[in-house]
Amino acid sequence: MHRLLDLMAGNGISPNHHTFTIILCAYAKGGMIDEAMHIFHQMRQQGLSPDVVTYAAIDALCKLGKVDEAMLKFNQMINEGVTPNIVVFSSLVYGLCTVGKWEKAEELFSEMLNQGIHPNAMIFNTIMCNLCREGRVMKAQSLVDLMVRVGVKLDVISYNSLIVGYSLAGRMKEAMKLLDDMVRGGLKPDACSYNILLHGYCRAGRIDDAVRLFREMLRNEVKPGIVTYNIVLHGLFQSGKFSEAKELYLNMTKSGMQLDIYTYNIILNGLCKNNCVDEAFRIFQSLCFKDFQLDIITFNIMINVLLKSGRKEDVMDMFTAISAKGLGPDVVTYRLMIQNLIKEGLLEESDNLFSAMEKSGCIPDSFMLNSLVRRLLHRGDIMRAGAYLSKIDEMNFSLEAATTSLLISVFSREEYQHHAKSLPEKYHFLKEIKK
DNA sequence: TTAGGGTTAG
Repeated sequence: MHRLLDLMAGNGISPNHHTFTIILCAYAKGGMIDEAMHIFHQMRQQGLSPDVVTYAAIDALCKLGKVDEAMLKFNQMINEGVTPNIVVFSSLVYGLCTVGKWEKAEELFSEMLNQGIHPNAMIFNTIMCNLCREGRVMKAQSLVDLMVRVGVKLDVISYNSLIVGYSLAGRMKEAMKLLDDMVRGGLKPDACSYNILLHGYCRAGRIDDAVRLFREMLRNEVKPGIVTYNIVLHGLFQSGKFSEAKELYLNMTKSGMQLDIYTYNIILNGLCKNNCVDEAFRIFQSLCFKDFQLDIITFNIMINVLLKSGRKEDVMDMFTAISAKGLGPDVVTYRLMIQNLIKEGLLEESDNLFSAMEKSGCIPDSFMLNSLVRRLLHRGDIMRAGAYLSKIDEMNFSLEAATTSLLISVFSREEYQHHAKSLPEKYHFLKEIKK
């Protein structure tokens, strides 16, 4: 796109405000923030004043999670006397909510109201959706009251956001009631509404209710999509309904439906968990043969089951295949591989793989470090466990309950007393706790 | 000129 500008310059055409805006927005939309900023500065150099539209850059920054930078741009905008509109406020509120800066989001929202900008359903939805995802459904519900007070009508997405909140909290009765409320409010629940509820039932282990709702969805002429089928398929496997799950999978295949990576990961995992490793392996190979774009989750599912069934060579092939497919191992892959090395007693190799992981830029998570500490403590390798414990501290993670109780039992055993002293100081108080 | 909701691995 820069070349386009060069081309114009070469032909003696100077880009106007509109040209710059289109290019900037295209960059911003594609997440190419540096390029967008470059256009932003170029506009200024040419004496064109970036207006509200130009601040699509703010939106791009928010989407990338660079909310502080977005706020700087916002303040700069105010200082230059540009009046922000609801789009800018929405972008910032979205950015602030997603990084958990709730107070700042609330402050900005109030500021918007004070400026006499009337909120729309979308900005409410942005806040409610994030609250619900965080499990703060009651706070989201209080926003519904505010919506009613200021005369903003809830739309399908408002309801769906709330349904997410109640479903996540396992409050399926209230979630289902919202479906009725929608209809009463003159809205038609869409496939997403049903998907959220189906997932809620499956998560709660209520597969029969999920299947019932799925039938109701069909009766109400809401067309299920691949996501719907994936949710139900996963639910059937999770609740141990193996033959029903397989039957559904076969029907999906036969009906010519376009299966996606989720479907395959669900079926591979389902087969693996039900001792059908060979069948899973065959499907995996046929996907590779068809050049279907797999993801790291596919590999993790396969590596996990191959490790459990002791197929070491297949594991190594699988690990190598990850990069051959243009992917990279993630924290789960490394954890599985390292756990296995520890299990085999190949401790130096496990250290090496951990270093390789860090070198590759893959950051260990709390789950990984806790489980490595436990495995090492079980083996009586207190020194190595101590090194990972220090990492947990460095990264400000906490010990899981299982890790703490294992530490207590290590301290209580005579033969480990000496080594236990080498653990980080902050854990020495555990010596006082009796098993 | 811009913006919100649903699925998979440990």
